[in-house]
Amino acid sequence: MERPVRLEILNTSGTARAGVLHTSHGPINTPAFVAVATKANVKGIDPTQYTQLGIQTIIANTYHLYLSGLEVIAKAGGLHKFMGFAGPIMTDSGGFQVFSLGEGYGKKVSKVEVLQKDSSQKVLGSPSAQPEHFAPNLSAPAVYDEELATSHGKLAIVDEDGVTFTSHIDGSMHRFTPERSIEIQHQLGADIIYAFDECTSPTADREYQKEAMDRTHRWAKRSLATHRQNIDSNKSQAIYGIVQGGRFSDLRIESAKELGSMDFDGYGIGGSFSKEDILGILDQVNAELPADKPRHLLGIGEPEDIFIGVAAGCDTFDCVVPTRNGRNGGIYTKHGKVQIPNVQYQDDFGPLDHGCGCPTCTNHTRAYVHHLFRTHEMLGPILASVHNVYFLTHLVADIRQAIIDGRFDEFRTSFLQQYKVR
RNA sequence: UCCGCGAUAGCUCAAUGGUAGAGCAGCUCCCUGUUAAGGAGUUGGUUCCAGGUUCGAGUCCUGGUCGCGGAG
Repeated sequence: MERPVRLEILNTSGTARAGVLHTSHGPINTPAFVAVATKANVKGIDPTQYTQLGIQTIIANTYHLYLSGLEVIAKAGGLHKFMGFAGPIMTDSGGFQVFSLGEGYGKKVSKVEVLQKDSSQKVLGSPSAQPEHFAPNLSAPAVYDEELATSHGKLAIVDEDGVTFTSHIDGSMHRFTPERSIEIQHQLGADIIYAFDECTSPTADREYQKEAMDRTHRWAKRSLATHRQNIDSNKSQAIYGIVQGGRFSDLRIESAKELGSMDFDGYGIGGSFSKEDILGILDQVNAELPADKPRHLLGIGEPEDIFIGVAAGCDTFDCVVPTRNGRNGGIYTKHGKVQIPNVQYQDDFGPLDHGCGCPTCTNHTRAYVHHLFRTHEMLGPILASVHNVYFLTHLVADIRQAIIDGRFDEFRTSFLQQYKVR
């Protein structure tokens, strides 16, 4: 069948591969770094600059755009037109946000245990008392963290059909099902959309992890069916399934096998709360996925981790790290990360990174960017984000070229050797 | 010239006569499907000066210095 995305592989190096991912809005040279544009923008960067910064494609978020109002985006004619970006766009299904935000603020969360394993509903959090005022229309939650619930009032309740969650913005109640997430993603109109998955706590026990994974597989089938039934969307948008399994290798492999047998256009590998949980068995996971379909490693993006992902056969990567670090003064350089607000850079008139061709490095000095951070000028985070995004997109582009030229291992070794030196 | 008020960390200010603290700034670190221009930790004092009272003074008394008001 004619798919809305097609991966053309140009060369390989072991399991690493370089190619072109063809989408409805043009090609993506892979491996590629996907800039994170959660709320329809890469924080701090004008969409008209994406191309010159090496941003080929971005990933927006269903949860955030749904809560901020879908109507205006639909009225604008979809994300591409709304943002003024004509290149390929992905949308994450919102599964991650429903759970990470539903569980509470921050990432410590993670006290998921099962009180009643035969229950049909789960509330994320640790087992504790169950308040009667909560969710009166639902049966008693199986898992509940009173501290999180009372301090944040934000919960996600899972049942077989979907997730009921409260908005982190105003506390209002909402519900996502696989069908709903896909419908929203149809309205957003991204070139690549994701199946709705359940992202568990990093410390979830094996029993719950297995249960959540099986449910995610059932949701994957429903997501896929919903998408295939929409003739127009199915023609222009590709759908990726998301591999789960938490930190359990065998579950991960089982998940990859199960999803790989479904007719997705590509695959996302999720649940990467901790990179140790996934990077070590990435090659085994990828081995279970169809070789001719694209693989996206969700949320992974430090340079050293991207090398691992590429080596294992992943084609695309997204990560908040260049923009989040950039906003907060962390600068990527060939010799490692640097904290530009630190006093040692106040009269350093060199570029952020020697030899960098980004607009910031071409036109400005460390001293200037340092000054902007010290004076809390918004241009500081902008210039830093511009540099960091350029750094990562070009690092991955260099990796790609190395694979094409047959010198991936050498490139990896020399880069990491230099990157470690500070 | 007189009267009043004030002087404590880089800044703005706390501290019944009993171990001088806070916020901000500074410094260092952290951020991996963004609730993040965010978060954590932490360094800073001859308490304006000189005397006095007291077991003990940032605090009370005396005299200065500087600043801000008011009167003349």
